[in-house]
Amino acid sequence: MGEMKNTARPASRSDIREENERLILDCAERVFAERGFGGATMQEIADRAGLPKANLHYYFMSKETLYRRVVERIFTIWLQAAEAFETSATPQIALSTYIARKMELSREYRYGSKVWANEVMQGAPIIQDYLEVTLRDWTETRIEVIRSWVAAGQIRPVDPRWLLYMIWATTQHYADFAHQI
Amino acid sequence: MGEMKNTARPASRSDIREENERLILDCAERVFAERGFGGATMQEIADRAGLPKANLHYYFMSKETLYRRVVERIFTIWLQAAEAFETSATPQIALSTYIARKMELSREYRYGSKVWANEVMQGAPIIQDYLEVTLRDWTETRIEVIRSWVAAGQIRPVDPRWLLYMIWATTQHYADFAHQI
DNA sequence: ATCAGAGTTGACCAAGCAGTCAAGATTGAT
DNA sequence: ATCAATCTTGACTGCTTGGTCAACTCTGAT
Repeated sequence: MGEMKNTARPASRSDIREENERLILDCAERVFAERGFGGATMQEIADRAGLPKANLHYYFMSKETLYRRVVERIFTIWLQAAEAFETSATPQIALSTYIARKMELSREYRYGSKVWANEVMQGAPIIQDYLEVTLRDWTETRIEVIRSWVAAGQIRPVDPRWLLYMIWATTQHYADFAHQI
Repeated sequence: MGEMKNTARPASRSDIREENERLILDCAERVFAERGFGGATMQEIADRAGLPKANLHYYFMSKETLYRRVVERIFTIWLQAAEAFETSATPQIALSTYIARKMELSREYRYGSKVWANEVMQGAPIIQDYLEVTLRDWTETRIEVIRSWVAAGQIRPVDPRWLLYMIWATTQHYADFAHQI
């Protein structure tokens, strides 16, 4: 009933997959955030999406696959915030826009942020491999930029790694501990 | 074999309970930290303690009971770090000793710290009630102290709540993200 | 020596879990 | 109209889980 000018309609056949995957990912993100990987159940995710459980397994092979997709999604959004490092003229601008953007994202993708923080806190037991490649490359690039700033005398000499973690930790908290703060 | 001058021996009958409870709590703390509440299993805790699972249930009624005891234990240790607020002469000393002590504890009780952070991050689903009484009282007292400092012109005027959370968040991170940092 | 109460434990159970499957519904292309 | 591919779903399975229980051992007091 009422399928006319509504925003989200069935859409052309090929879109149905994309649409359902997004719905499932959204719900999964919330459930994983609230219950952790071990505590989350496929049934609860299915219920929240209003789909039968078997349907989840049609789109995602396993619980772990679904979890990985959730983490990878939030992670790529994360990375986009780091573009400031390349596009900014000065370190001051780069850092402040990066921090601002990241905090914005932490609020916007509150649940994803939780899932991510959780995973990292427990030593990234599930996405270890993914991290070791992608994150290391990313970090190395960033470190090079910071190092060049130091060399050019644009900022005080600090351990680039330390600076990055410091920024990351601070911004992260605004999202993670929202409940308390 | 070899039960003589070893450090930890069976001990007098009444100590056996205390000793086993501590052993179980220690192991539970690690497992809960590594797997989360949902992901942890009584079996793994039992294995790590070298006891049959049924024995855990002799000392702790349920998984939830055990979890609560773990959280409450780390929490009371946490609170002790805050004594600095009462015993210190000036705000500067109070804050710096508090921070120092808390970071020390974060390192010492690394696993408990993780469990605690996890619980809080997920909105304290299990220990809500406990928090609402104990933590609120604690926070209120601390806020009063900070407020009196502001009134006496000893520190710049800040929202006491904000200052507390800021300190808490910062120290917390050193423990939580040890894996990355 | 004996005995009550604390501590120990293997075997067991019902519930809930991730994952499977085969039968059916829907749809776009012909 | 028909047909193949995509999508949907209730019913199922094998396994793991938290929790129970009754039989057992151990120990300190009498």
